[in-house]
Amino acid sequence: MYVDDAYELYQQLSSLNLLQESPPFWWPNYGSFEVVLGVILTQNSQWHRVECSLENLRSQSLCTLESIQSCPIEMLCDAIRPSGLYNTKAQYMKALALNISREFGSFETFSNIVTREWLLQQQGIGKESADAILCYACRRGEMVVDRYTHRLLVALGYEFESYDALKEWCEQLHVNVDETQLPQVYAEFHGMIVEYMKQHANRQNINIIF
DNA sequence: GGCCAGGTGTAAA
DNA sequence: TTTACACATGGC
Repeated sequence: MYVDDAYELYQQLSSLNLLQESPPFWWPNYGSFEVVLGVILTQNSQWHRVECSLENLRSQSLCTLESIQSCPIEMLCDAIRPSGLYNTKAQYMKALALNISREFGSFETFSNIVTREWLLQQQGIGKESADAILCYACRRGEMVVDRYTHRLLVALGYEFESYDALKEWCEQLHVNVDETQLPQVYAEFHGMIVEYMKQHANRQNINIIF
């Protein structure tokens, strides 16, 4: 089996009802500052560990732009320990919160006007994290691609020479979608890919399901 | 015990 | 410009 383009893949995945159990737009608390923290926490980590860290942060009211900045670094490290790489991630989270405050004043303003370029200048924010923040925290029509996406497309017979090339392939589906729907479509497209790959992670020939 | 997870930064070649 | 390694935890 192969797919001709991103829209066909999107339709195939949609027919599998992969997001039945997921929150709207797939990412928990879509459109909030908490997503920014979750994006950093999920780097080279597993989501159920990220959920542990987020639960710690929530229980200590540390999911706001303000509280992260004033929170002692040791306390932050402690809260996010379950998801690993906690020293670097705690620094990244604090620095990013500080910069968002200084540059934009509020999360709302940040999410309305921040650019990919600005995010990429921040310590600890690479292309995938920048896109994830734009897509799931800022409600933008921006596709996120990750290891799962790459692995799936390779299994379907495609090759890409860079992150951006893979992202562009996925974003080709925009020609089939109303522009106002793109934030939701990209958010769910990436979500469906992750859910699909989680289900079939140990399957050698993942294309046999189609 | 080694490998990996919803990556990124840095230093060496 | 590419490659290798560190960052850290916990489940398999």
